[in-house]
Amino acid sequence: MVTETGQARRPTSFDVAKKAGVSRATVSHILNGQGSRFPEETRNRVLNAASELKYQPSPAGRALVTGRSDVIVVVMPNTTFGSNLQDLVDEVTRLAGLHGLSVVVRFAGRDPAETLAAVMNFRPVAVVNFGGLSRDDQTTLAASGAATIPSAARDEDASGKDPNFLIGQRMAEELLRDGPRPLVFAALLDERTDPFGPARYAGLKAVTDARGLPQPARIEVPLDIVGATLAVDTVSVEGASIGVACYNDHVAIAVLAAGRTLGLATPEDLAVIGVDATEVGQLVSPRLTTIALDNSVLMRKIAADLEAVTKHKAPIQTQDAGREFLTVIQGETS
Amino acid sequence: MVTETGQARRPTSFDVAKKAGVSRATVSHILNGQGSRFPEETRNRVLNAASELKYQPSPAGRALVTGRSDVIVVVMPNTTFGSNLQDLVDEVTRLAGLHGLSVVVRFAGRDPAETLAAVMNFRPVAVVNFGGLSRDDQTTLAASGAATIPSAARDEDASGKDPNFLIGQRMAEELLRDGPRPLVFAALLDERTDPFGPARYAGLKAVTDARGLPQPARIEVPLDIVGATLAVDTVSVEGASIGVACYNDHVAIAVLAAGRTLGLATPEDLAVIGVDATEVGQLVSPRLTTIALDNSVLMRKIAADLEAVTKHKAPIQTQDAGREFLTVIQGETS
DNA sequence: CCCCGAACGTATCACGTGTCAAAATCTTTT
DNA sequence: AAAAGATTTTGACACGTGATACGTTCGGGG
Repeated sequence: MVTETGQARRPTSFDVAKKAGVSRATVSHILNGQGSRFPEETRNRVLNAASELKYQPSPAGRALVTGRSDVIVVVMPNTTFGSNLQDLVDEVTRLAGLHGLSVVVRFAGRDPAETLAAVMNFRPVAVVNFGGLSRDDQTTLAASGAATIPSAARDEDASGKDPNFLIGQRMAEELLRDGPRPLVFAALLDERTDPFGPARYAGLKAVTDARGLPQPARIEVPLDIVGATLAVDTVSVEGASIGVACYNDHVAIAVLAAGRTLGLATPEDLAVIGVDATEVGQLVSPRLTTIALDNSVLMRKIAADLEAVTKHKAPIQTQDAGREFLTVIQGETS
Repeated sequence: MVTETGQARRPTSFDVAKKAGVSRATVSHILNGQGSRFPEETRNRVLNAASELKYQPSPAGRALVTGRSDVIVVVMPNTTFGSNLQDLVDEVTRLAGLHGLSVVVRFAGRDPAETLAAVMNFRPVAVVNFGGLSRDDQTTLAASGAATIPSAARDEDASGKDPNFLIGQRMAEELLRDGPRPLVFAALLDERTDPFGPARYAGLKAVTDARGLPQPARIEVPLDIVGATLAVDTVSVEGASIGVACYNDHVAIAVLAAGRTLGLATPEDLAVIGVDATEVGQLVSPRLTTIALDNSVLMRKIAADLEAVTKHKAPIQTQDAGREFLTVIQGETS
């Protein structure tokens, strides 16, 4: 029953076995690392046959028998996707490739349950969570056999602090550098759909509390001039100066635009700080003061976790304990 | 051989069959639309059993037997990923969900062959190409049974023109609105890795040719102030005015920043136009003149193609023939 | 009464793989 | 030379599904 029409059938492990003159089981063993038990001569025969046939194991076949697909799902918040996260994804893809894994990117949609279901449907070997999966989701995932990476970096780093809390703290310190002033937290979105906002706000608040200042206000700043102006107008006080800690650089740019419209001088009346150190933020005038996040630390953590997961070992303790993962880029807006 | 430890086994179609008191084959038939042959009573019994057990067919099992996974791969250029594309991906995800398909996002990496291999490895039912897959890649994909979507929108729309060519034309027309001036095309990247650049440049050139102007220069503008200034300095002429058509809004912002550094007045000495109508572009000062792309047209095309693919019918001819898919947003930079 | 077709349901194969237990072969020891 | 051990190889099963082709039942027409 040969199908004359249509695309050529991909070679299977059976084809490799036939060409190498061994059984399919032998091929499978050798191609999956258990090959040390075989004499070099046999191993080479199989390896050569496989590469000559350009044999690629069927993902479906593997997934069916192992109950797990060779896939890593990267879950991203559907908030602005800066080049920051882009680079991170590229790097994860590269790393995963080293372990023979494919990477799938999934944006966390409006419905968290749907996102979780979609992720679980892939039966991934691991899930890289850049935001969008709650802690509950992670335990559900763990129960289904998929490790969440970075193992806890989004919740607490080596020093036991949530990185986003630290970001909030640093933003507050920077905004209060030249003396006390009321602080405002400028979010982009509804709090429920913002994975990082609450922790950052907490960081801000920790600083104002410590210094006996009133607790920061919170506004939602849409990325258009009219909406942003309205939002900023809510918190700007006649003749007084305020410091606005923004969700990211884009929000900061919106706040600055609003300030221009409202005739506020920067940084005197309106000090602004962003997060992400976007390229655009350094190209606008005035140049943005912003927080640069050191992805390399996070990336090393991810790499280590990934290594651990694929090797079925416990996550390695990273050595980045005291390392600063965030830097203030001093612009002209604070 | 019951595994006491570990997660609960997911229900299989066999479990559904048992609960409904029928055979597994019946379940398969009814759950795959071939159920019209069965009396309503049986059908309901199976359907209820399936929903009570929260039965989800195993993707691996399906993929193995059908030779195709219920997946749509969205290939994105690894250039800046604006909210533009983000929305598009969200919409594709929603649409695919309606057909019971999952969406996988893949960024086109440095190595096109590797990207293609990764995409083919998923054996997707269709591939949505937002840039990064060459025409050759598409035919390879087609040979493997995966349709490329939008079927030809990236190459020619209903009027037979490449959209990117049209974008180039419009940019030129806008920049030459107030009289002739030398034009420059500001790319972000190396031309080989830029999926849209060449066609846009061709659009520019078509206009300058038609008007008897010198052909546009081409510069690569990195997104930092020093690099951008160097690049712009290359093409700025003492006392004369130039018009710069940019790859996207971010590049336009970089060109503007360079112009400020070089002491060029905008739009008199340096007119700039971007593409994408980014939110940030409308928040900076001066407000960017830019080209807004109407995703709804592209999206309808994708939706139609998707429908066609899942229904195994030929792509429907969309009715958007004469519709403008791009709009100039008049800012303060041209 | 017999046969037939329609209606309904199911046994069975095929997909490609990983792995266990057992078989086959080779090597060493008694 | 036979037994015991070590090394190398393989047969066979399981994974969960879609679909083809085949059975079974039942009512009715010849």
